[in-house]
Amino acid sequence: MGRAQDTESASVSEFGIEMLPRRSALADEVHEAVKELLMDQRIAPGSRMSIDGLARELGVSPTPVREALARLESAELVVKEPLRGYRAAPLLTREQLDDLYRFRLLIEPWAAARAAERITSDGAARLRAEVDSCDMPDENSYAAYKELTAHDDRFHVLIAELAGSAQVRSAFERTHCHLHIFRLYFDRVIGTKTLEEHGAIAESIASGDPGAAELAMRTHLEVASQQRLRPLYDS
Amino acid sequence: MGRAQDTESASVSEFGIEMLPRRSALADEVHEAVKELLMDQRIAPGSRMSIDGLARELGVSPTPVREALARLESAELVVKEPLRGYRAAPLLTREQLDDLYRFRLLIEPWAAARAAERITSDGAARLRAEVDSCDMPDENSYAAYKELTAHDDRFHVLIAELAGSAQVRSAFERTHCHLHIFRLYFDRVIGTKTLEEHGAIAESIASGDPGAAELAMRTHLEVASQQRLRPLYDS
DNA sequence: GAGAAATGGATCCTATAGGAAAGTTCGTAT
DNA sequence: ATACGAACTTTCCTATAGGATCCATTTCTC
Repeated sequence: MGRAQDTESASVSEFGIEMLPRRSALADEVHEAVKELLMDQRIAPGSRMSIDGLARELGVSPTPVREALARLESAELVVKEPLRGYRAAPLLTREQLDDLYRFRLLIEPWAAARAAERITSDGAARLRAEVDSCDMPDENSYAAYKELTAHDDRFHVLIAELAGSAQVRSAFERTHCHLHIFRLYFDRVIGTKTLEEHGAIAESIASGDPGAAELAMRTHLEVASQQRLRPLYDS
Repeated sequence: MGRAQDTESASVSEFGIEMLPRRSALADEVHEAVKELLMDQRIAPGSRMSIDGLARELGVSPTPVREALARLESAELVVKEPLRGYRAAPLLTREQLDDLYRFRLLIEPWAAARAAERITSDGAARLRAEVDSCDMPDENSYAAYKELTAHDDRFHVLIAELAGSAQVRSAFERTHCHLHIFRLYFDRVIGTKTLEEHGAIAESIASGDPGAAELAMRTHLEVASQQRLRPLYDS
């Protein structure tokens, strides 16, 4: 039971490089690949997704595809019609988008305030690093927009993590809000203003001011939902 | 590409009744069966769950078991160790239980207030029906306790539903709080006091008083976490 | 010509078989 | 007696085959 013998075991972690050769990558890789396909709308919202077809296209057997689809169905990214196959989840309606931001307004300002209360020097450093990691690219390419979305996602997840509540973090992650928003608005939405607001939120948290952090986050979400996202819905 | 023709889904919701007779029961049945096994601790927390073993025990092939396990892993009820199999999720630590109730205190009082704002005669009737459906059984059997847990779950889900936010409802359901609490405390926890509090919450919502509903829900959760659940942790 | 029934194709669902990796056990050398 | 090494067993992971169901097209009848 107790393996206390010191047998060097230097060959395992000789290099810090992750040497995981291929640990059950397939099902997880399929999961990520399909999620990417959904995000890029290479699979149109509402369209059918054939298990066999996906398996052929990805070059794997249907079994891992089935497993990945089951997980995506659990995350409400695909819908299962029991004897008729899977379909990509439709785009969010305007009511659902409002509901999503109402939920974010419920948990994220709270998370920002708690993060400010619990802030450490390490946490502040991580926050500033994330803010600085994303310099506004002048090119308005698809890839740049996608990278900005990924940064926005990491930023909000990091705040939920710094709030010290795994439940809040999980609840936020399970909304998959960035995926839904990205699917809704193919064109550029996140821009300089968003990055400036991120900086303000980060500084409020880093300075340990819960009230300012909560307000900054609330303002950020309200601006995003009412000024940036909703107008695009009607166009 | 352009799927402009969508003449379907017109006769789907003609009747609100779900007309799904028995569609693809197996994978879903396995999912429910394993969840039940987890809840009753017939599978001990942290113990290994063999795909093949479960398949033999349930009399099905490993494929639907694999699918069910993938969904349960997505719900964080089991953990997957990539080339070593699945394990039942361990019991909640005291910190995790505190975190769970902190999250419930964040969303459920809000949901109670919104439910009170939006209450209709139909909603009030459903609320009262749920409260009245569960008369306190004098017998302290395992089955009776389980029924009380199920009632408590339905009651809180109903309030989240009446709040009109699918996000909040999903977030609540995905905590699987009743399953975790049931696994933690095999002995009786829910009793007469809980049912009385449910009645007070229901009346506050039914009478359309958001402030009273929010306070009643907050009190209910605080009493449950600090007076009923936490003391049992140390014993 | 229009509607309904039957047939063909495609898809999903379940079961079984084979290959690979990890854990375990036993034997042997020090 | 202990530690190391090799073979075995168990388990998971992937692939393929067969049975059942649903959708679409065609054909027959009124």
